[in-house]
Amino acid sequence: MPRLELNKSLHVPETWGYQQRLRRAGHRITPQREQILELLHCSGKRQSATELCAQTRGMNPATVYRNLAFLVQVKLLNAIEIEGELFYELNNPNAPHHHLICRRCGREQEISAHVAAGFLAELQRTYGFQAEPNHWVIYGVCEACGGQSA
Amino acid sequence: MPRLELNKSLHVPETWGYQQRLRRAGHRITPQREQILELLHCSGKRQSATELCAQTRGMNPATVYRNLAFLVQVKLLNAIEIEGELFYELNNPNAPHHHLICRRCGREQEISAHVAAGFLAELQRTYGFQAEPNHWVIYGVCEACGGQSA
DNA sequence: CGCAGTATTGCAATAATTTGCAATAAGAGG
DNA sequence: CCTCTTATTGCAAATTATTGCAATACTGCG
Repeated sequence: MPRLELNKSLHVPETWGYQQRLRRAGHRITPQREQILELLHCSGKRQSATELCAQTRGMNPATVYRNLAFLVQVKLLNAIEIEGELFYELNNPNAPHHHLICRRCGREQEISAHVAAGFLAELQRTYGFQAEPNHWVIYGVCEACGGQSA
Repeated sequence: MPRLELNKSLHVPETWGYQQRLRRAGHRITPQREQILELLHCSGKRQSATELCAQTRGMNPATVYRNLAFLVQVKLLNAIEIEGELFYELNNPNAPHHHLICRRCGREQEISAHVAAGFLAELQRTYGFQAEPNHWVIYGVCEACGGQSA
């Protein structure tokens, strides 16, 4: 089995600085970790562990699972729960975003940075709590589906 | 194996109205479902699927998993993600609560209804979105651990 | 209270996830 | 560049989670 090579035409923008983030914390950069980040970056969507396992090339499932847990811990990924299932997505600290998901039509609406910031500031003011700018998912009913009356 | 019996000295307060909620939606009340609710109610804490499986008496794991998914869907339970793992807790619509969890000391701080309501109102105002009053978990750094400087 | 209809359960087979351990390779230092 | 150290990987076994299907038992109704 051909051994995986580091930095072989990956498509994870290094502007993101994931390499620095790993190295500074004393962790290693491996082709396996890069492949996971690449898959999530290129697909541009949340994926479950199982989905990721199916897409990796020449990589053991155990490694996928271990790295997902690892990458969540070091905050390169977010783990988010949707309808009782876990999904993973890149965590870009420079562009945190939060979603409203409608239970009826399933549409996702992004919460503007301004609105989120107001709440974050309130948490800071009231509790002295500095919330991480990661990804929230809030369920409810959107305007079109009757958000007022629900 | 002794067959499970319905309503045999359960400790889930019926003030909660879970029976009505199930029946009105056309779902059945079974000893298995009640046992899961009871375990969560009596322990008073979030539990993972695995933990719940280990505690059930005379009940097949498949049933536990299927019912957890079911109870989340009908909103009698909340599924929440903590450190990449899924946990279940009772969803009491009359007492929604939201938590701040500190990454450093692990302490959990409840967000007051007032603060949460402000944000919910903002979502309603800005997006016409009626958020469900279920359970959020927000990570960050608490005041004692240096929330200001982090 | 008993019966019919159908959701729900248990069981067994399958798939997904985790774990221990030996082998490998990233990164530091010569 | 080579060597050393140790984090990380792959493999295989063990555990946990899911699925199909026949059997069971909630509920509504007579």
